[in-house]
Amino acid sequence: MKDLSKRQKMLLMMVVRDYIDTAQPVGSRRLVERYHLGISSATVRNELAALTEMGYLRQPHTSAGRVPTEEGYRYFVSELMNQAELPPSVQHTIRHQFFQARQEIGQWMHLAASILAHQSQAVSLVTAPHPQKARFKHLELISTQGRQVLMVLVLVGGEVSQQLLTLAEPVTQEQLSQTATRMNRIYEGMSVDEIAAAPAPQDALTGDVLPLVLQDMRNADERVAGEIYIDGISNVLADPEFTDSENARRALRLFEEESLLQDLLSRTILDSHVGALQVLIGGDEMWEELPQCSLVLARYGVPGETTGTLGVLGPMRMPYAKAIPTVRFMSDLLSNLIVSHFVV
Amino acid sequence: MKDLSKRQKMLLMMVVRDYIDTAQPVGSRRLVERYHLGISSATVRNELAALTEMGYLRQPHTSAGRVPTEEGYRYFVSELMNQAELPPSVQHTIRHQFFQARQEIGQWMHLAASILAHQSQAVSLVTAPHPQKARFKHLELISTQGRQVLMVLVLVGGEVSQQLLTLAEPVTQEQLSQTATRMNRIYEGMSVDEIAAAPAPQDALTGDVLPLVLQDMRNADERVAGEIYIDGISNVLADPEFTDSENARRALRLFEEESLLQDLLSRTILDSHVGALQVLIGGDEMWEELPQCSLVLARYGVPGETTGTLGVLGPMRMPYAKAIPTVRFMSDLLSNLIVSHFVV
DNA sequence: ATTAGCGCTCTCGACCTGAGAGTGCTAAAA
DNA sequence: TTTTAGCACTCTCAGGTCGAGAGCGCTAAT
Repeated sequence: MKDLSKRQKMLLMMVVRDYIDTAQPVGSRRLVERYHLGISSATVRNELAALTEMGYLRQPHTSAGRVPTEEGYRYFVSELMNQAELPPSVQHTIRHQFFQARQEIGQWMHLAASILAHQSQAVSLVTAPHPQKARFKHLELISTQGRQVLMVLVLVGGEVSQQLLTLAEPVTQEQLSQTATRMNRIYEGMSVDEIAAAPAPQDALTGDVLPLVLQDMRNADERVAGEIYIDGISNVLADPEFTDSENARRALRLFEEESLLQDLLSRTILDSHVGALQVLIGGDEMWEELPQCSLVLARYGVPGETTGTLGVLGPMRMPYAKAIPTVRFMSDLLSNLIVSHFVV
Repeated sequence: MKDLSKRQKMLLMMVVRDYIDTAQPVGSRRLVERYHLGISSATVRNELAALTEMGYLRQPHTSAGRVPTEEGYRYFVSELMNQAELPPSVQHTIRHQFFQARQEIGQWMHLAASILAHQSQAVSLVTAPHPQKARFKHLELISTQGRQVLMVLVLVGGEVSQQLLTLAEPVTQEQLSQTATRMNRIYEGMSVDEIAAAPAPQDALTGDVLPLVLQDMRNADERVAGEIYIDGISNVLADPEFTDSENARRALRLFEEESLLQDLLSRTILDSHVGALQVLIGGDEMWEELPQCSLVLARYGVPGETTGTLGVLGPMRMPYAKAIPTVRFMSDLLSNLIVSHFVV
């Protein structure tokens, strides 16, 4: 695998870069001219033939230029690519944008998705931080009209869910607040099981509310990730890989169906550690919806407590040299934000 | 305008229907065969020529079949189309789905968007109900860690916004709750201006929180609609109108940029009444992003209090006969839901 | 080890062509 | 007066041919 000569590595790198730029098979003459190599095209051809032999390149047809294979991209990413950090000026700009945003999770997620999409010119996926196990933080009951009550439930980690319920008979805001306060005192910090096991107050109101609280928390536990934010779909639609409308359709279906995305994410990233990057190139067996695509993913958050996933999805021919540092940087940035604002 | 013979109306109707089904220009012979007209194709040709003359049809090129013009679609929708209600069985199914859903606005919106998209085979747009003027309903301050506080603000109408804030020094949950309760008593039901004019408690905590509350409320007032839910994008991507990838790209940009959509909606629907349908056909001057598209919109909600928009967007060749009754029905349904669950 | 040169293969766009679909018009029929 | 049969005409579209060009591998010379 690593028996590539220095020149072969250089040529492979050039082919990958050129193909990422132009989406055109790249030939020997083009390489010599564009990069002012001091050697002739025939020499290049020999080397390209060797690289093809080794499985890093292939030819769409007998006499076209070369295109990287999955293996080619993998070698490029792991051995050849400039793994530098994002330039400090870009880092600064991004930080500034977060600084200016409102202090609200949803805003951060949107911003992260938008920045990722813009930097990588691909589709970005960001899931809101989601705790491993839902734990009760705070409940609020708000009287609306007649027997309608708005219930707002905050979980540890900051997830907020709301629900309307209809009581059997009208109750004053006073009573609602008292009940909520009592429940807050009892249940703060508990998981579903602990709440279910705890001795419940026997009044009617608690009896009405508690099942809904448990249901909300169970829902949270079932979900594998928080809300999903997507951006940059229009970036990728211009790529030649997606001009085939059938392909584009399947991809869009995936983006529209949260459940499909959750599947995708759970199949890939759940076991990985916070901070580690995962770069999935090709590998059609994984997601039949997206053949010939790549995925750069990272987990962020507070390990063991609340974590989320963020990353970039695009054609195999994606600008890894930009995508990877950006994903890495955003993952660190969000982790820091979450750590400092984590809702215990 | 209305000087169409009975036969001409019938032919126009057939042409529109056939074209909506097949997306192919429809010719005289095809009409005669498919609908078993008792007349010859030559006669049909004469009538089609007349309809073309009047501006209801046009020919893509000299010797292709006919295609409806914008005027043709408009005439079809206003004069020829079956304006019946949704079949009772469908109505029942839809109601059942809402009955089963959790009692939560977000769920309703998702469901509405999904049903609209599915029924009309086009893109659905649904905006959450949004009050004309933001009014304070309930504030909750939740201590998290150290000096971090999670603020949850509920507005009249049920919109919930959250924000993290960092206090100058740590405060107990006790104090937070007291402050929140006091502010709730003072401000319940007030608008931004009224709160700003009211005498504010002079403690430090209120001083920290109040500006954020006002900011949230001003944000709400600036927005023209609530959160936007979209579904069915993949439906429309298969249509021949969108195979041109440039067209598709522009449409997707529109869907990705909430601000663009808000513009679109504000330009069209804001002045219309709850319950009234708006059917916009073609009219390129309106939205240059989407040439040759149609829009079926309706407002729903409690007039004067909180309203939202819902509708369907697709190519001019959209199945109006399904889209229009569905939009009408969903608008009524959501209005009823909102009325009975409105958060006063 | 490198390279110039050559013959080979394959794609792609241009061009042509015939089939087919649909029209408008005219003259005859109803 | 309205309808229809027939016909000439126009335009698109799929298929086929063809030559230019790109790129390759191979070989023989450097």
